[in-house]
Amino acid sequence: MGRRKIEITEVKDPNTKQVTFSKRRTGLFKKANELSILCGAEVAIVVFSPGNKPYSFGHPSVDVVADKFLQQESASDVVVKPNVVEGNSSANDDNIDALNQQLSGVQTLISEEHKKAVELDWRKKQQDVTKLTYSKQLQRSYLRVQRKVEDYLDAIEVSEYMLLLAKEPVIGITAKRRKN
Amino acid sequence: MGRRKIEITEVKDPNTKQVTFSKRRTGLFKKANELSILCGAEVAIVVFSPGNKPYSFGHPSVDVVADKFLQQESASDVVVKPNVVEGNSSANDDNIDALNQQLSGVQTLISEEHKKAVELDWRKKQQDVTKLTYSKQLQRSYLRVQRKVEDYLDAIEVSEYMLLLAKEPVIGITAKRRKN
DNA sequence: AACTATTTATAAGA
DNA sequence: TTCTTATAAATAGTT
Repeated sequence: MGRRKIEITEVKDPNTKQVTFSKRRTGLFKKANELSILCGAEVAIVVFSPGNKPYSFGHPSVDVVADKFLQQESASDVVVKPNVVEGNSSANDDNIDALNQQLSGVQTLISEEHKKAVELDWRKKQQDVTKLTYSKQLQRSYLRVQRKVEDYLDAIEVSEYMLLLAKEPVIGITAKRRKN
Repeated sequence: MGRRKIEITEVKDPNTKQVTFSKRRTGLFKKANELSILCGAEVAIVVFSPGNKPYSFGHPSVDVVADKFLQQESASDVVVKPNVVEGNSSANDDNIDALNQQLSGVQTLISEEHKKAVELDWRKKQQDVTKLTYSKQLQRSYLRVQRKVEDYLDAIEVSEYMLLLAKEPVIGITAKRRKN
């Protein structure tokens, strides 16, 4: 769409690349804005320039749309839903066991991810990972944790959960709760 | 860019709206793809259609770009960075105290958010919040926790952290570690 | 899903 | 960076 047709392949000249980025980013955001208005659609865009500067567009906001999307992503993960039966105390105990088992899984994941993060931090100090790689991996690590925690919360029913709460603190449960 | 010029205002007819969405979403993603190739830029787009169906484009992936963006957002929050001094054991203790204090803050936040989540879950049961509101709030709650944990990790230096690790488990530290 | 008259985006140049 | 403009590309209305 210019004086001549161009091939869609990386622009070599850094100056031209920057100009192209600037123009096309503007165009992209304009299109996104039109889409959101014309169709009442929710849109979020995040772009990092060649110089790694972040730009974003969001309607109604990047956070709202991103959260909604990530939420749906995590919802597709497999979660064991305890089958709650009310007013039956032995079934109740089973539910609590199931919840604790799941919480235990969450804690295991947290520990594992934490170890990875520490190792990564160490490697960062040894200069063999870039700052960027480090950030990405750390971030991804905690995203996994967050999702697991969400899945856990989604899986519980509040009445059973209240019971659980009454017996032990939410954070720092020692391990899986044992019967008797 | 069509047979006639249109005003950028919500399309009334649902049929036309759906067609417009479909065409323009395709165009938007094509532009995003070109931008990422031409400029080597990282791009993430999430769109929800009028019928609330999610569509996404990502280079290298939605998650990577979104994570990087959220990471930078959270980095703008205030974090107390312990001032690490190497080879000084009493200064070291102070650092460990600072870290524990910060971890304690993280745990407090987790507890608070967890309480909110439980309360929300309860209200969901009482039918006075929609499933959507519930999901969003829960998600946002854990996003806050995630960021706080990231900030905490960003703030530590691995050598001091290793020391801390040796003394207490990463997860389930009882509270702030006391001097003496 | 295709077509095509038009509008819009943009590559190159100033 | 900003503007200009020739040209390529997207798309609104139509079939």
